[in-house]
Amino acid sequence: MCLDFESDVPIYMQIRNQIVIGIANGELADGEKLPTIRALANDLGINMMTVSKAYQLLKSEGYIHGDRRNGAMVRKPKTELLKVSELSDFAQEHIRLVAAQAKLRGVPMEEFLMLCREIYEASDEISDNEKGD
Amino acid sequence: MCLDFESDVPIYMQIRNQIVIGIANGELADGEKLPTIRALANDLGINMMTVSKAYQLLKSEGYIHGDRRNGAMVRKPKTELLKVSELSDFAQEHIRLVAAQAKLRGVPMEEFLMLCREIYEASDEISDNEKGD
Amino acid sequence: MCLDFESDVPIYMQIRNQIVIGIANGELADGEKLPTIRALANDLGINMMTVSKAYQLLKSEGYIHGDRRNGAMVRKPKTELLKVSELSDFAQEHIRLVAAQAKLRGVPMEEFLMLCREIYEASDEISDNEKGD
Amino acid sequence: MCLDFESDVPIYMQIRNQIVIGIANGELADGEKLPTIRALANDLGINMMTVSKAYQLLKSEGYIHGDRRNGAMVRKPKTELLKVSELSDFAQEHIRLVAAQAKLRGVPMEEFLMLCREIYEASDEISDNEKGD
DNA sequence: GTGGTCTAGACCACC
DNA sequence: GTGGTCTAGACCACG
Repeated sequence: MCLDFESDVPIYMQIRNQIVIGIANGELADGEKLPTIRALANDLGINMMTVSKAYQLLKSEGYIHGDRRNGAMVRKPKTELLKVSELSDFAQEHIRLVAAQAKLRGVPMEEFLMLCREIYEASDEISDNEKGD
Repeated sequence: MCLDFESDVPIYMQIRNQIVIGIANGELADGEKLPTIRALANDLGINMMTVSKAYQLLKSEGYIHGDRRNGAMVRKPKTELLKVSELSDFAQEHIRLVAAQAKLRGVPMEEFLMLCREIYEASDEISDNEKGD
Repeated sequence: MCLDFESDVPIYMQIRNQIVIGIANGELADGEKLPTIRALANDLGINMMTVSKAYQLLKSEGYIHGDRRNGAMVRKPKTELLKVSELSDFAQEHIRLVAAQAKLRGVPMEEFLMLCREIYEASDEISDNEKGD
Repeated sequence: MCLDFESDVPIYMQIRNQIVIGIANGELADGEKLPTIRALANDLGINMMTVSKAYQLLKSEGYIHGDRRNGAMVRKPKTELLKVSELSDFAQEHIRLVAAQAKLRGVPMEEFLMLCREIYEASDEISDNEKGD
């Protein structure tokens, strides 16, 4: 996990995002135990409150759940095969904005879609390798 | 143009984003005159400075330029057919995050890519003249 | 004379600057008649007031003087061989700022001085050619 | 840091300029922490937003960068030994104008160049360790 | 009338 | 405590 202290994305949000990505690509398995707030804060050289905020957010989103004694654990949501249309407007707006900027900078559609595909597939590399497990 | 005053995205950034998207999908043609700061601020019921901030940001990014006499005008950047690899890391991170969330919510890859395609193509509906229709 | 309507330098100031430069490099000879306000404004496609402001400024600085009937005429100041130290602080600040930026962008001193020399000498090309006149 | 409230140069621009000059001449070392917005605003007797504007401009120009935790810090750009020809037209225009005015006031070229040299060298007084003294 | 600038004061997110 | 954001209102330079 690495942080960008110059980013305009708040640190607690960077932590949250990386954990979400980690869950999606299988680096963080369902039920896996996350480092304690204190450990992670110490590890990253940041305030405990910041980590706490990230964990709290993840909890409220259902990505992790906190066993009082064992600290936080990953809870991989059951995939319910939603349709795209049920993706949050927020996510759609995100893509719309990125796509607009990509287009204005001259990235052709095929290139853009290839990037999207690669990124999505990257999520499978690890879990795919576990298929034969 | 509509704003979400409850969003955690700053208003000036919402304005900026919508204009970028507008340029990308052709709603805002190259050279088109944007509303004056006062007009837009009044129209949206917000402060001039907020609009001014959005315009200044767009100017610094090269999306618009201000003729000293009139207000600001759209400047569609020359598309140089960049490769995706030249897209900012920032944009890639954005997609990575959205893709991760989509996956965790059970959206299969094909659905996800279709969404990306639709969104990118939406940019062309206006500017493209039904070439083979 | 060409103007940059996107510049942050006011138009009347651009006009004033170009005339000063023109006088320095001999394009505008002492006593030469400048175009009328109306003609120049029409020529440049700008408001008469803007040209008027430029002329007024030049007059107050002594670079031109207005004969009521003949319009404005160039008045090349008698060169009094001032020392550099008598250059306005404003001008010195200008150089200081340009030099700082040049340095930070990695322009070595010799390059910088060569530019200054070239620019100063450019002023002489025309008047030098007239030496044998 | 001192401001000229009567100048036609905006205050936020004066702040920006002095910081750029400060970086160039070594008064502000790479990585040095700048005063907080509040502190500087209070110190100068001006509004926070004015300082904020200056800082934001410097950030967008890459002269400083803001660590999310502390305030802003100097980021001395890596000097890549550019050629003068890569200096912005803007900078060249600046010099051209100053040179023209100097010439019209009778400053001979050698004097003018000496001034330029002195100003550029002033940048080194601090950062250079009296190499041959 | 236009944008640019500044102020004073306020609120909030972040750390 | 820090910076980021927004407001309301004002003044000025510009065209």
